[in-house]
Amino acid sequence: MSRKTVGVKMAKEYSPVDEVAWQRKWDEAQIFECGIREDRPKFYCLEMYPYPSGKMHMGHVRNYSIGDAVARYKRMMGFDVLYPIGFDSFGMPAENAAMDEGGHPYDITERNMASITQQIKRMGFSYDWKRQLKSHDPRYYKWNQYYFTKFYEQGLAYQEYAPVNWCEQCETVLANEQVKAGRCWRCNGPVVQKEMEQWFLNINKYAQELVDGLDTIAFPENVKSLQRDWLGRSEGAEITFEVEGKDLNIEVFTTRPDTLFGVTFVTLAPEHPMAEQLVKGTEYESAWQDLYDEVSVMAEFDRIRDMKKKKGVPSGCFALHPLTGERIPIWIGNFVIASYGTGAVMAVPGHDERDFDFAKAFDIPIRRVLVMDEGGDADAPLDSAETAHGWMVNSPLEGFDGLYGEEAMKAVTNALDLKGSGKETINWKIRPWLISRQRYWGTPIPMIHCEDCGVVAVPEHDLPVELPTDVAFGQGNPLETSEAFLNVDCPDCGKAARRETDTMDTFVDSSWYFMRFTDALNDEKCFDADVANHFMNVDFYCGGIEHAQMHLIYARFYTKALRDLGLHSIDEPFSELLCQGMVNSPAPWCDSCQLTLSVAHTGSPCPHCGSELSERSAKMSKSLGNTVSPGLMIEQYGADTVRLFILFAANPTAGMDWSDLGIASNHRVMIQMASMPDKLLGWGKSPSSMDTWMLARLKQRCAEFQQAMDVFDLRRAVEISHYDLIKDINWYTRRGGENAELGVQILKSWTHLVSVSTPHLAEEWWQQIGMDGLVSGSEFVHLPKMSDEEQSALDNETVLRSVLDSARRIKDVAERHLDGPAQSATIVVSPPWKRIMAVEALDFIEQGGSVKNFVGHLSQMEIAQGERKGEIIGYWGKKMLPQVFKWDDASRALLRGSLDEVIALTNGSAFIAQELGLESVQVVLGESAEDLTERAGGSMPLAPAIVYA
RNA sequence: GCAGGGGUGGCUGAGGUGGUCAAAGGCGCCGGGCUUAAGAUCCGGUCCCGUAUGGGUUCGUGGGUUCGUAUCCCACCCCCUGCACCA
Repeated sequence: MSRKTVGVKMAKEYSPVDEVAWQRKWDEAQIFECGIREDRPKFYCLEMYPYPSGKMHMGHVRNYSIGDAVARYKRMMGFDVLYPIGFDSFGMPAENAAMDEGGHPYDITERNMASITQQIKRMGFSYDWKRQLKSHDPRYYKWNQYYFTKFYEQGLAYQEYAPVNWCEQCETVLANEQVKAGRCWRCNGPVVQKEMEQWFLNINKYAQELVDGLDTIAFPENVKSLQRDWLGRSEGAEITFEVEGKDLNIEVFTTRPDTLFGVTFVTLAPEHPMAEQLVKGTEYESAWQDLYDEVSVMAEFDRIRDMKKKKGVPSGCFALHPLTGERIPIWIGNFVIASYGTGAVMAVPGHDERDFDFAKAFDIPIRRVLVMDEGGDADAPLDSAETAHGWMVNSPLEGFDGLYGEEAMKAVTNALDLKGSGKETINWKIRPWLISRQRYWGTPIPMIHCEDCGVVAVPEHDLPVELPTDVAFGQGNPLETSEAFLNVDCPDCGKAARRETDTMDTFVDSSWYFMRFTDALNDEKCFDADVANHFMNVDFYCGGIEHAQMHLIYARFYTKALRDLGLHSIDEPFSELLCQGMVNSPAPWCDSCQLTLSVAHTGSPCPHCGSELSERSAKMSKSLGNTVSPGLMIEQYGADTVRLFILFAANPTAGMDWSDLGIASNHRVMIQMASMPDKLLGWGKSPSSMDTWMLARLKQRCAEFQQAMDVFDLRRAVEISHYDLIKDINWYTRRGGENAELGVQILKSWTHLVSVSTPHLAEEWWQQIGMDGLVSGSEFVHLPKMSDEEQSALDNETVLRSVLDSARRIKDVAERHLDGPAQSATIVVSPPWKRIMAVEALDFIEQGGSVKNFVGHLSQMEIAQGERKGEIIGYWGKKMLPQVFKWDDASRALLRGSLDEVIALTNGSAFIAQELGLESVQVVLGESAEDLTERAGGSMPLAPAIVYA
């Protein structure tokens, strides 16, 4: 047997160029087009569809490499896989580009889509391109309008005059969720408050369902917690305070009705409508006006920061305590937010920190109505607010003192209920979704304003309301510059009327596109209910964590709202969500300024403090200049290499660092992989005992691969397909395996595993091994179950390898003892009584016995009788006990099985001798007649003693 | 402050239902083999000590539980993400 590869051909050059050819073949064969196939289970794999900026970036590549691997895997496992892509093509960048460089958003968008499409296609992702959709297509946004008119009929969509978030740079309003730290989520410009009439969708109607649904879907914990945060459900009571001497009621919301008797004042938000009413014409009016002016111009974010300083003015009026009738001063305070709850709070300074601070600042009484220990001192002074649950004390009414927590709250709420001045209620932080945008490049809101009829929805047969082209970009809403668009007859009375010029938030587009994909070519309907029901839910949804916030909640809301329109019967759109991590790359970092700098500063001192810069990994971004162009990488290494690197460099959910060394080394792996078919097919025709082992190993690897893919552990899967199997094959040939027939068999299975991450290479293989068609379109053929013979081949080899490893480890030390190179070795297999003891101990413990009690059991055993009893029992405590727990499941099975260590090792002794450079290796059973070493004491089952000589 | 997620060997990164963990894999580094040579592949090594398969010290810090803990409990420190005077 020659150790050298017999391969006649040179290792095949690994050429990325061939990739395009394979992509063309996939297209021609139409293997990625999906239709309902009743004969197999469906799998809907989806990535968040991209906004068509002109270029594909590494984030896209990572996102789609993950999704494509899943789609390909499911396809090869026999699923009917729906894996579509489209473009989120409405939105501000195109409109801004139109303003900057002239031209029309439509042309800019189409141009960008064409270029990014080409780049995406070059990666060879297995999309069903036929279903491609784009949100700026009237055939798509028609349905946005249709839903809107239906929502309007139901009252889910409505118009309201309200203070809204206005982004000066974008010249449009924003939903609350779209304001991040007082700034616009998109442009990062400042956001101010403005009173305007705007369109809203009442997402609150679904708030409870949105919370409950989180328990039924596999979203990452942080995303769930984020969504819960936002929805902000809090249970409590709404309580009515009458205003003394006026026909007015103040409604407050509280989560702590149990502190009601501790109320010493009531606070209104400065913008609360009643605030002005109460102070109008009094000495307090100007103070209120000042506070109002100060607070209302501030963006919410600045204002909240400012709230740390408690500011307030008295109103001069009093409210009446709903249970005791006590007179309670009404204050107006900066710390109350008009838009949360009722915009008014009952202030309990003894048990709320903000109220405490406020009371201290304005010298308002502080009253204890809870104690924190049962039976605690009801008169103890309060140095700070005690906000935990406690036992009620000092209640002016009978029947409350001594009640705790929930019970206390219930009691107070019940009392309020009886008097008709309060009830249990649930309050939500989430507010209706403001969907109006004063921009052009979005779906026109299909409404008409008629002087006589008011607001009228555009009738269904007039949809879509298409975007006009005769508009001027520059300032304000471009739609207002189109006379043809503006002027319309009222659908009800026929008189001249005016069209609504607001367009919809682009998050509307992305809130249902996944449903459209299921039936993307339907011209009659948004989608057929049966078809949507068949393919939904999305089984695997992959995208960036940045959308955990808005998109994922709006999409869930829309799914429920459309369900209630009778369009389908799905409750949740996404069964499983995977948020891929960021793609990072090194950038200069200043340790003293704690600042990441642009790569322009590489090699120079910190521009701020002059100190030397180190390097740190940071999210790839234009501003840091640390981006890596996917196009260049594909050109240099090929799409497969890029995919392999991206999948192997980190777990999908973890952040990954781009590394030039890393991709180069993955490229070497690809080169090596490319030579595998030649190598395996070039083997001789010499079946050997190693064939059984190799086949068993292949089965094992395939099983491991499936396990990894089934939990989307793509890193592990790639490791098996591109690293572990190569090692296995190396071992096989090293042990003398060389059977080309087996080689073909290996390749047939292996090619499938390879195709999941590096499909182009897999097609090359498929062709080389002479298979028909495309591996991407063929199903994985499951291998027969592992036979006993195969299992024992694995076992024998495991024992051999572990003995070889430990023999190698001690060789150096041994040779120091021998004062020269070792010539031979004797492998002393542990005497049978040790294995008997081990198995007995394992059984004993697995049946629930305590380790400590095993000695007693042992002393009854046959092996422990006789004159060696003391020695054997001592061996248990000192050696065997710790070892018993170190055996893994496989080793335990080995111990209990029929494996004969002497035979296994004797069969491998020539190999061991060769590997260790010894003249001979002898295997003996410890304490037997053949064993002349007297070193059996150091042996352990599965770990023989090795004696060099 | 609150919520969620983290802190592992030169780097990266698995594991984390207590014993399979001195701790996978990758990268880097070192040695060997191959080669005219380089590169690649292949083999071995890579916490410390060690006159024989062993010992010591390690998985943010400090305690605790246990025959035993990277893995469980408590406290603390640090990092990331989000929310934040939300009544």
